[in-house]
Amino acid sequence: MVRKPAKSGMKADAKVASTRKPNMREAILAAAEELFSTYGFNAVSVRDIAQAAGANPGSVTYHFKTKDGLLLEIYRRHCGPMNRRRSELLAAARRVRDLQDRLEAIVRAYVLPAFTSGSDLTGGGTRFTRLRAIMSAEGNEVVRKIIAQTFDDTSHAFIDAIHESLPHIPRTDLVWRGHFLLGALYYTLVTPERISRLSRGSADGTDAGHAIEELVRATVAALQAAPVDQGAPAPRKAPGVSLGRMLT
Amino acid sequence: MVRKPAKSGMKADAKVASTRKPNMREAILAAAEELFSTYGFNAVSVRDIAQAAGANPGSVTYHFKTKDGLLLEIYRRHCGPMNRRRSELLAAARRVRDLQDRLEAIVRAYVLPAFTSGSDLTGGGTRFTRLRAIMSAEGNEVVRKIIAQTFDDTSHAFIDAIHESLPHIPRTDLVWRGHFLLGALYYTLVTPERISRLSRGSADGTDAGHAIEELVRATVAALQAAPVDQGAPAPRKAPGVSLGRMLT
DNA sequence: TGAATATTTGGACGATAGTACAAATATGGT
DNA sequence: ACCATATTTGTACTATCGTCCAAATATTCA
Repeated sequence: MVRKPAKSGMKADAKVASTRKPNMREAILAAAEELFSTYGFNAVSVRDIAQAAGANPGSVTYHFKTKDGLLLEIYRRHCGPMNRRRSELLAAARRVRDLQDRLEAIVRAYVLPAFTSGSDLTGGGTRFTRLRAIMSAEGNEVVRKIIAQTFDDTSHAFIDAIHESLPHIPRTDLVWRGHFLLGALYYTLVTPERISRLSRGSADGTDAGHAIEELVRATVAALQAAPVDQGAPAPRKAPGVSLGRMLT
Repeated sequence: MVRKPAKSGMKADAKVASTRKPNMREAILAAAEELFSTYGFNAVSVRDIAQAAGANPGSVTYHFKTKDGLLLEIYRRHCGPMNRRRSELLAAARRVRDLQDRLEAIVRAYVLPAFTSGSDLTGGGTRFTRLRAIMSAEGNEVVRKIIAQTFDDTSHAFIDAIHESLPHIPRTDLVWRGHFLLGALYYTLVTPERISRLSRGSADGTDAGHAIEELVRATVAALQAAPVDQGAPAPRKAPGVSLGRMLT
């Protein structure tokens, strides 16, 4: 990480300029979370984190042993609350009578905790989700295990709930579409400025509330679409340009 | 990058083991493309690339001057053919009479070139698209300019074409949904094994043909969904769990 | 062929990476 | 106040990074 021209004359820390350092461990965690979720794991050095937290590089080693350990602790910190909140919202959504409303509630229960945090509300949710997005792209090995252990259960629970609302759609299609939802969610958090650019200013990609509504609306419609029956050939007349499966 | 136990005894290259080195520049480009699209830009060193190409690290500097220059050249190599192909398919799609079929053809014209390459067909398309996905997550500065210059025109052309097929949907919603498509596309290429895992083996995330069909089906449905009118409050009765905009 | 050019090689440079460790300092219980 | 413990500091180590460069080698064309 190179950024920051760094005005000379400052005392070399700055940070939030509130109380000095009531808990350095927390400051390091917060700084690491912010930097990792912005520039990725590989692009940020331990020294970058220490400086942003107003700490000494050695302190990072003391509290978290390794850089991987620091990342691991960030995940531990967030996974619990986020999945607990998701379970609560999912349970509430399951109790909705109307089938259409229930489906929407389920999707909302999946999306919402990704934008809001259990503990601190100041963008903590989007920050951690953005981190997860970047980590999945970088293919970090430390994270891959946590993902499979912590998130797959939740994903299965949601897919099952959706399948209950849409019994006529094969589970396979629902897996694909749920996957698309997560991809869309991640991409929106990683490059929100693209929304603003392409809409020529008439939309704000960083508006979490709007993003949620768009995500929910699009996903519910996608989930309800007719399934893609894999075995059978094109059932209707040639759909416009005919370039069906010409690869792999 | 650390990977590879590296069997001792080999001559330190291996590579594809076809003809020796007819064009080292191409070999370096191919190796860089493969490594970048797998591990990301930051995690791969120039030495990694040189070794994978059976070249000397100095050769990389000679041909591409800097590591950024190498990345730039990869983009230059692919952007032209891919966008040309997209334009062709889009033009063909626009000529489809039936409105429903036309919409599907347009979406297909957007998705298909991301999976197939103009020049070499051996996964070249998915490899470059996966690279773009990772680069957008890593927030690489060199790439950001190319994106805005090269891809925004194409994106606008597709959004406009979609808007013609769906005049009653505000452009803003179509921007969001097109954005979701790209995110879903990227995420599918970056973590295809998640599809296989969650579907418990009944689906293969690396099956490009299937992925395209699922993407097209889901996206067409999402595009056709009723717009999210931002100003107005919830039009229907409380949609299940009532947690509308409680953030930002 | 021979000279001009293009490419490859191997080694080196300074910068920065993650981590370790002993000394210095802050903290809390008695 | 004192001591045991927890934390912070400064520094140092080794490894690897991107890039550079002169010498060696391959290629091309008059």
